Amino acid sequence: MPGVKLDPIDRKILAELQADGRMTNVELASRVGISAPPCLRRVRTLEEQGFIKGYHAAVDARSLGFEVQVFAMVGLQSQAEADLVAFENLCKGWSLVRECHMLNGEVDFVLKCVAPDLSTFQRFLTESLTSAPNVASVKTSLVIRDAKDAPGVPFDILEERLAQKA
Amino acid sequence: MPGVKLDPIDRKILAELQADGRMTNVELASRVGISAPPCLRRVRTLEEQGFIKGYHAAVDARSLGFEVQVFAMVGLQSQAEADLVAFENLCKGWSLVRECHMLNGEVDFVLKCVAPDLSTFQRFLTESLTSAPNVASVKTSLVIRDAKDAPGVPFDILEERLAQKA
DNA sequence: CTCACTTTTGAAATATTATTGCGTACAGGG
DNA sequence: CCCTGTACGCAATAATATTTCAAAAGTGAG
Repeated sequence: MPGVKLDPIDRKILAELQADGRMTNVELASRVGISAPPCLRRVRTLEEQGFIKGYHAAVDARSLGFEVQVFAMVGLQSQAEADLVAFENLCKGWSLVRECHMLNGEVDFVLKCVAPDLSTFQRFLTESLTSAPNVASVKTSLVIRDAKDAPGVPFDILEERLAQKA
Repeated sequence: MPGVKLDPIDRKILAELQADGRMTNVELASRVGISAPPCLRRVRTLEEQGFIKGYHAAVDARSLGFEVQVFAMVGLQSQAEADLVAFENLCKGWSLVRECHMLNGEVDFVLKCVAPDLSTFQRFLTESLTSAPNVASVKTSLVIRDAKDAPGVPFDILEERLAQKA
C-alpha cells in the first residue's frame, strides 16, 4: 500500500466519520467543502483501501446488563509462535473477551473482558482462562469507572504532525 | 432507567447496528422482521434512551501512521476523589491517550495510548505522563499485535442468559 | 507555453431511503 | 365488553444516495 496518499479532504472525511459514522453524505460533503458525488466517491475509496474498516453503533454495555468490566494480564509458559497463536484463537472464541492484545515485557497479553456480574466473570476466569493450556499466570483488575473512551485515531495529532513537515 | 425493557427485536436491532452501523433502515427492518417505519422508530427510541451512544467509523490507525500502541499502568500517590478526578481530566486533555480506566488493586489506572512512533510516545511519557502531578508510578507495555478487537457488547451471551431465565 | 492525457469535480437526472400521516390490530384495565 | 394506550404497516412525501456526463484543474512531454 505505499504510494497511497490522503489529502486534507480525505483526512477531514475520516475525522468526521469517526466522530459520527451515520452522518449523511450530503452533510459530510458540506462539512469537508465539496459536493456530494465526489465526497461519496472518496468515502468508497477510503473503505476499499482499508482506511475505514467498518461502522459500528456504540452500544451501552451497562444498560444491557453488563455491569462488570475487567482487564486481565496473562502470562504464558511458552512464547513459541504456535503457542501464542493457539492462545489468541482461544480468546477469539470467548465472547466475554472483547479485546486481546499481545504485549512485550513480563506480561504476554492484556485482555479486556465484560460480564453481566462478578460471578459470571469468576466462573470464566477459573473454568476457562486460568485453566486454558499454556496459561501460566493471570492477574485481573476490575474497572471501577471509565474516565475516557475515545474511538480510534487522534486526528488533531495527525494534523499537527503534517503541518510541521510542510 | 429501571423498568425499561428491550424485546427480542430491540436486541436484534442493537446487535445488527453494532455489527454494521451504516446499514440502511430498510435492510435493518428486513433483518429484524418488521417494516421500516416501526423499525426506525425503535432505533430513534434506543438512541434517545441511551442504549445507542453514537455511531463511529472504525478508522485504521496504522495506515494513518500511528504505528505504536501502548498500555500504561499508572499508580497515583493520592487516591482522594479530587485527585483521581484531576488525573482523569489530564487524560481527557491528552490526545495520545484514547482510553483511561480506573481500576481496583495496586494500579490505579490503565491507559490505552497511540502514537506515530516510539520517540513520540517516549516524549509524552517523560514530559507529560510521568511528570504529571500526583503520578507515583508508570509501567508501560508496547502492543505487539492485536489478536482480537471486537466492538462493544457480546450479544450471544446476552441472549443465552435471557433464554435461561425464560 | 501549449498540447494532449489523466484525474477530479459538480450540475442534473434517477433510484433508494428516510420520514410522516393515518387507519388498524392487539393487550391490559375497568 | 368497551376504552385506552401501544405498536404495526401501508401509502404518500421528503430527503439522500448514486449514476451520468461534460467541464475544470492538474501533469508532463515536447
